[in-house]
Amino acid sequence: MALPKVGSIGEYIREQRTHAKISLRQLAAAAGVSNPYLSQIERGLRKPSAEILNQIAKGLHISSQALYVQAGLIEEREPDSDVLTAIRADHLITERQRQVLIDIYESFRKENRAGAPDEDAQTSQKAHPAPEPHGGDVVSSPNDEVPLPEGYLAALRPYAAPAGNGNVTPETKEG
Amino acid sequence: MALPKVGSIGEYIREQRTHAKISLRQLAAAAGVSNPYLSQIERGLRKPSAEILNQIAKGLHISSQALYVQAGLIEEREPDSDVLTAIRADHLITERQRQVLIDIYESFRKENRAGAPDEDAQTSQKAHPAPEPHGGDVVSSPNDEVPLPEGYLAALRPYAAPAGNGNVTPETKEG
DNA sequence: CCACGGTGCTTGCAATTGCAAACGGAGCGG
DNA sequence: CCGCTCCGTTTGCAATTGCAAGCACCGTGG
Repeated sequence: MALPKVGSIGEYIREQRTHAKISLRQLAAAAGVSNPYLSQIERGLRKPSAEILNQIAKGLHISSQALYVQAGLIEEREPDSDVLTAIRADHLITERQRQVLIDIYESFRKENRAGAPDEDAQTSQKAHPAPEPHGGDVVSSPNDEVPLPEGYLAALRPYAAPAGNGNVTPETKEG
Repeated sequence: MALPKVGSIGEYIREQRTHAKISLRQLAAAAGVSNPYLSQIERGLRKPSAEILNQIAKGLHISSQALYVQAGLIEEREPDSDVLTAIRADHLITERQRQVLIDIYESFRKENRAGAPDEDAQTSQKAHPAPEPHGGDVVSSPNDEVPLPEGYLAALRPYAAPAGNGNVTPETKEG
């Protein structure tokens, strides 16, 4: 197995590195690995251990999990959104509340898709700075400037918690 | 580095294995690794690569990330709630929408704390080892049976989605 | 022209991973 | 008692990781 399909991870690292405008040696130093080894990793000649992978991620200032996913070491979570899986996994809210959150989130997503089909928006926001070739900044949908008064939760109250004690106002804390 | 602090991960694996009532050889076969190697891993004599770790996780039917965390390869997320971190990390929604989701989620949490310290609703969902010393059990909250018509989102729309297309149909429930 | 610092890549080599084979015990049936 | 099967462990060994040293190349400037 001298030629595993780890090319993907190598390409990804190189991509991130050149994207961050740092040299191979710089990243190697930042990650605490040797330059030649990093070179081999980037060209898919070596399969780095998780420890090395973790250090490289740190050196690149990206999430370790992103690298693990690229390396095929962990299954990619729902490409749709981590938010949904997190909500589904949460056990601190009731099933009903869970459903509310999921529906709201999905409505937001749908809303954004309809408003701005440029579903990218993913470029920055993560750790890597990413100087985009296409100068288009994050194209904000027009409804991003919505006033959004703090009463939006009150509107939700009669539906979410009609049972006597269900007070959802974030201001009135009588607890 | 013949004796790194990987004892933790080894102990963890052995704990999980014995807890699952399977023999070392069985797990080795299920994970696709050799029995002696697994033995050495469990006793901290060897530091398994991420690939092996991943297969062991599969064999144990636990999340790979749980093992990576134990191995110190990734940092543990907020124990409080993955939902908040996931929402904050999401880049497919606008900042405003993010804030709405966070507020709603927190209001749910507060609501639950005030009404009843319910924290079950969802048994297992994560491979959660850690036999809890405090046996605090569960109590269903009364407001869990709330009707919650599907119009709850419409109330939110004038604030969150004034852009004409607020099409919110909760039919898409695959959870 | 040739030294100097920069880039990435190739070459041996120590150390490690990961495995096949073999080892000592424990339990069961003949 | 002996054979059989299971358990976890120990022992060499091929293959691999990861590195120090050195290579070829490029741009600058003394």
